[in-house]
Amino acid sequence: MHYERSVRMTEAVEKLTKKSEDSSKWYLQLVRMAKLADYGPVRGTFAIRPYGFAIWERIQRDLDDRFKATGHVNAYFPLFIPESYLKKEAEHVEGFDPEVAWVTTAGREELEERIAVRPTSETIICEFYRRWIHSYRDLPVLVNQWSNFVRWEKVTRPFLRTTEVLWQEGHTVHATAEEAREETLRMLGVYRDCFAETLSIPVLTGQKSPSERFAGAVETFTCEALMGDGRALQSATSHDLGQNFSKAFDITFLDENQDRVHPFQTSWGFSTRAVGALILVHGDDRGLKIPPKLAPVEAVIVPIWRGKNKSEVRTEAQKLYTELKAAGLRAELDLDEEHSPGWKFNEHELRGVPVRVEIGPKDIEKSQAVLVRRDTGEKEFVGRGGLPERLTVLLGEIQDNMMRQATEFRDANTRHAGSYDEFKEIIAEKRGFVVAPWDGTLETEQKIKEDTKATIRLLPFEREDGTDLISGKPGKTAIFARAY
RNA sequence: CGGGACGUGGCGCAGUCUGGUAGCGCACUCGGCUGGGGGCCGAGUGGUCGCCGGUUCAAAUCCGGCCGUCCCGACCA
Repeated sequence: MHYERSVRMTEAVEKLTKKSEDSSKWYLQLVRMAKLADYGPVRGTFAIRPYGFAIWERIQRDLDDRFKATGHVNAYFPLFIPESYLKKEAEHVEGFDPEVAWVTTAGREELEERIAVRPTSETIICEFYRRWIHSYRDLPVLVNQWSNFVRWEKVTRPFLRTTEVLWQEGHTVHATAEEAREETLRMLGVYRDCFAETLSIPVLTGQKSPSERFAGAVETFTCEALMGDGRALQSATSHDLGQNFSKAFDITFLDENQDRVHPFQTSWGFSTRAVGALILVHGDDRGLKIPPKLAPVEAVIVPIWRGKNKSEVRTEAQKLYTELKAAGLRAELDLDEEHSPGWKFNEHELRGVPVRVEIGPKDIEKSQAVLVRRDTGEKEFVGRGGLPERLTVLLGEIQDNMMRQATEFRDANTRHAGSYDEFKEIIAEKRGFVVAPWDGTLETEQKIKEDTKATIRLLPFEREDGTDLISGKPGKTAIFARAY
């Protein structure tokens, strides 16, 4: 397997801006320098380059396995949706109307009805579900699709907010409200586990406030992650759609009692935005840091040779590479002769490779190799015999350590506000998550947003009683933050 | 969509104020020496200066319009 070099070919060896100095500039530079993505000619469009796509592929596989394990199957639905379909659910149209891309012409003919490029697939899928569902015996329908969608965004950033997005959208149908709610929460848990176990990102889960709810949903649940700059990122959502769509699209089935009733639906999505989260949560001044389970390359071997013993070192490095591959590790051997070892060290750190394996004349003499971990920079010398085993253990340690560090960061940046002044001070000076009681009204939610730019990220499942900091009325716990 | 900044080889920039025939660093190509934290020397390739129009003997430079990018707001996965 071979990915493009991060800096060779066309990119300049610029010094990466410090994350703490200008995190936005840092992010944009890193995306391009590490060859994750490149800008397209239409605003908000991006090519995801091989290395970036390899990360997405690993996320895809991980999620897909989890979906299959919870009984779901994959299918594919049309990209094009007639305008009339989109309009059937009132809230849904209103929510998406400002950002839908329309096809009005085909070849040289003007179309009779505008066709939407899907901004999400609820409506088109309902068309099929109406045809496919007749009896309670047809339920539940547990279908997922891997697809793209288009939303015409005003402000775009690679991975975080793009015009075209790759994602996965699950669309399920159930006989009862309870079952649909159960499914909604089950998939929220699947997302949470994927973030924690694979991306090493600790997310908070909970319910959205009504104003942040998905257009057309009864209830929206979310995974919120905290980025390195203290801002929150909505990283995946799961919606309980109730009967809103089944009524609008007239999906019905005969239940056990011979009654014709509308089923209950859910939808849930996880997009390439997660790659943005990965960069922002783990990245540092030296570049990316990819958790081993996600890393396209778990370990890169950098041979260190001098003119006289080049062939000997090369042979040893190749042998080592074969051993690592045989042990099932995703290893890469960097035999490039153009660059110095130091150059390669920097480059592989930029790309976030979890472990670097150095092998040079001194190591060959001592029958050892040097392991350097990306997350801590720690170096260790390991005898050649036990190398694959030690590496496997080390990768597990790195995976866990990255999760631990991210969790510590999140916890250290989650603060309780005792007064509105304190609330404002935290958001202005420290950012992060702020825990405070909310009286449940749109007024206080909006007031906070106007004053501080912070929004309710979620309402946790366990909420304590308290007093709203603004209105003084009784309230319950909400989590606030400035969001991406 | 409002406020601000910026568009010059692949990337980062200088030149614009004061018009005069485009330059630097890195990347890229070739050769040689190097190689344990972004090596060195030499020789090269590459740009109708975002687009359209205007002023002028002459425009990267002045004027007008448009497009795009980034930052700050409003809207969102």
